[in-house]
Amino acid sequence: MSRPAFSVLTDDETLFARFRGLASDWAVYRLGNGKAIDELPPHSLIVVDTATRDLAAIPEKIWRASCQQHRIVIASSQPEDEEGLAWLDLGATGYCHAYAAEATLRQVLEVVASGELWVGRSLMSRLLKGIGARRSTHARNWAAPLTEREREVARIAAEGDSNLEIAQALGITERTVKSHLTAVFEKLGVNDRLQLALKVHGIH
Amino acid sequence: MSRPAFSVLTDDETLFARFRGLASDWAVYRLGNGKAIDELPPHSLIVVDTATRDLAAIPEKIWRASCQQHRIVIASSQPEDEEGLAWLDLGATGYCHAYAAEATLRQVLEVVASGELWVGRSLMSRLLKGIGARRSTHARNWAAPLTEREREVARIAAEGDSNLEIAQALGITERTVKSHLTAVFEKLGVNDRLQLALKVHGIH
DNA sequence: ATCTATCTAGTACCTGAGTACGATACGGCG
DNA sequence: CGCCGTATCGTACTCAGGTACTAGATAGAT
Repeated sequence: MSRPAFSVLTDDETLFARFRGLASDWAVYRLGNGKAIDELPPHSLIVVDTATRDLAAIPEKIWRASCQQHRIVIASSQPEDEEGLAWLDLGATGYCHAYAAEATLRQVLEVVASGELWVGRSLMSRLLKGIGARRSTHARNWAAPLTEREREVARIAAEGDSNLEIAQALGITERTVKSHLTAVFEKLGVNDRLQLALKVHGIH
Repeated sequence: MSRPAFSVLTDDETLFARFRGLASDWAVYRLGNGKAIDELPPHSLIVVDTATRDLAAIPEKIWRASCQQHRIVIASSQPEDEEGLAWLDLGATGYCHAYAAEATLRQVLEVVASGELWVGRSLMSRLLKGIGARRSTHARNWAAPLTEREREVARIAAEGDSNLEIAQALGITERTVKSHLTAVFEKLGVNDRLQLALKVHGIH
């Protein structure tokens, strides 16, 4: 697998050595002391130690921009859900304990490098508690009265595709798509594809 | 690393072979056809294919119990955020695309086996949006290039109302509503009110 | 063997949505 | 003052979306 550039922003020599050790097949750079984030090639993988001095001085705007351009993992020596939320909301791709087990950290890097987000168990269940509860029952029910084919059509329609696009995607006629959608509207008690979309996405 | 027992519940031979292939150093079992979940040793790692027949027949209570006892990864051939939320809320430890790249699936298994939760990017950002909605930039950014009146019209249209309903709600003509919407579509780069709704509600 | 559900599709029709190409009015600004 | 952005509305057109009515094929169930 080709590795992206990997950098660490920290004041802590021990921590830096740690990351360099567990990412031995990466090219690891040390940030700070002149070497700035905006000098890095785009799509870099960056670990940021929250204990770094003057971190708070960096304005939010810079963070958002950097998070767009790179994959930033926040490593905190005292992880806390609220702090993690704030970082992830800012666009960070990961939030973990800076002194987690090496195997875990390596996993974090692998996952993040592959384009996914990494969120620890504690924070994760926190997220689920917040949003999942209210929506879950309703969420699995919208498709309940539908047949398998109707579900497929409904899903695609709810993404904003036209009847013709759905037809081509499923290899059937536009007319057949209309048939299925009419059945879907009837069964779900909606009038058109927009209301269908709102229902599918759990908004109404 | 010691591997937990690993089982797959699916009707699909191809899918089973796939999982067995990518977990060659695990002992992989095939569920269904008599072999039931409750016969497995505790703390097993189980992948459940949502396309499995009669899956909907299994009551919610059984799922919750199984999720407590084991680590259950839901593999959907048509992943959908709402469905994923429902499963995770039920206690599943992972939700992924059944036909994702092998490297990804292997990663999923590694992460889950190590005790963490695995949630895909799309679902993850959805979760974050739910929590950080009030502070989310995206949530208020869609309206940035619009005038005040256009914002109003767009908001109502995104709720599923017709042009006539919008007109009556705002005390203007249907024609005027169309004017505003045309401007909105142009500014936001969408083709119709459905795509507008998806953008407004932060789905696309 | 019959019945039912599902998926498929044809023709015809109506309407809302979106666009094209205008117009009028009002307020701020150089 | 003229210029420009904003809000309002008119007519007319095209077209995708949705409906009505129909019907063949297949598979499963009783």
